[in-house]
Amino acid sequence: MWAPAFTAEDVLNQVMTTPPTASRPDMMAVLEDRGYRSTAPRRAIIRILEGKEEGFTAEEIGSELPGVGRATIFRTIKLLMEVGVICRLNLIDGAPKYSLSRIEHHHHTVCVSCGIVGEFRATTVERLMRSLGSEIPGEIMGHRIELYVTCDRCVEGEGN
Amino acid sequence: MWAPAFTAEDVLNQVMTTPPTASRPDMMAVLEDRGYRSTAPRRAIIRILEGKEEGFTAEEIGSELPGVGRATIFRTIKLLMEVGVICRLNLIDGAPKYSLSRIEHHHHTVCVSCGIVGEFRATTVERLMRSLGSEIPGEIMGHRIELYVTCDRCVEGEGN
DNA sequence: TTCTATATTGAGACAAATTATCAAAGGACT
DNA sequence: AGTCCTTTGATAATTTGTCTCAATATAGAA
Repeated sequence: MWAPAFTAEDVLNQVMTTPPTASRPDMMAVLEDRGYRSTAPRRAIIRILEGKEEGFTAEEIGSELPGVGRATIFRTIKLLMEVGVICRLNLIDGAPKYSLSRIEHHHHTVCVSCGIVGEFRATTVERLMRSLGSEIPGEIMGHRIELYVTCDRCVEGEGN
Repeated sequence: MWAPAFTAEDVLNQVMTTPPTASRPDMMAVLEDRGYRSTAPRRAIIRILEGKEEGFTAEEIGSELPGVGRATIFRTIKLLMEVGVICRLNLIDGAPKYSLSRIEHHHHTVCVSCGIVGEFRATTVERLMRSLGSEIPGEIMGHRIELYVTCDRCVEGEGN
C-alpha cells in the first residue's frame, strides 16, 4: 500500500511553538567547555540574557549593564553566537536583533509592528530544504527563515 | 481514489532556478509609472544594476558611479525596493546585499564563500507557509528565506 | 519654447551597529 | 603567590544608512 512522503497533516503536526518553559543550556558552561574563561562581564551578560524571552538588541543589554564596556557586549554576543546558544535575526527593515536558541534548529517569527520575536520549528521545513538541495546548484550549508507576522497583541490593539 | 495534497516529487518539479536569460522589467519605466521622475542619476544607477547577475552592495554601485552622490545611491536603492524590482538580503554574518527581482516572489541562495547570489522559487514553500499560518500565533504578513550554499565555482576551487 | 511648481540631487552632518587597537586588569594553573 | 595568556574597557575607526538644506533638474503648462 502506497503512502505519500508527507501530507498537509504532517506539516501541522510537526509545527511547534516554543513553550515558555523550554529548558535552556547553561551558557557559561558551554563557553567554558570550549575553553573560554568565566569572567564577571560574561556572567553578567548571560544573567541578563537568561531573562529574555522575546529577543533583544545589543544596545538593550548594554544599557542594562553600565559598567560593562560596549565592545565586551558585542564580543560576548558574537561568542555566544559562535557556540550556538544565541542567534541573530533581522527585522523587515534589516535592523538586527538577537534571540536565545532554546531549541536546536529553529526559525523565527518577528512582529512587524512591535518587533517581538518567537521561535518555531517544523521538520517539514528541513525536509523541504533537503529536496531543494538536489535542484539548486552548489552545496547547501544552512538556511535562515524569518516569518514576519503581526502578533496577537498587535492585532488586538490595532490603533497603536 | 485518494490523492495526497503534495508529494516529494511535486517539490522537485516546482523548484526552478532562474535562467540567466530571464526577462527583467524596465526599472525606469516602473518608477515613472509610479510618478517618479526619470533623472540622469537614476538612469545611471539602473544601467549599472541591469548588468548585475549576482547581487550587489550599495558601496559597489557607488564606486562604479563616482559623480553620483552617496545619498542618491541609497535613495534610489530604497525606491527600487519599494516598487519591488530589487530586494535586500543578508549574508550569513548579517552583511546586507541587494539583488534584482527577476521573478515575482522568490528566495535567495547566497554562497557563504564568495557571496554570489542566486534566486529560486518553489511553490511548495508558499504552501508550507500557509500551513504554518494556522499553527503560529498572529497573522503572517510575509517571510524571508535565505539558503546558504557553497556555489559550484567555490566547491571546485576549494583551496581559496 | 519658455516658465514654473515641485521633485531630486549632492555635500556633508548625523546615527546606529560593529570592529580594531592597545595598554591595563583578570583568570587558570602551577 | 607567580606567570602566562585571555579578556576588558576606552576610544577611534568603519560600515551602512538617514537627514538637512541649498542648488538644480524635470514634467507639464502656457
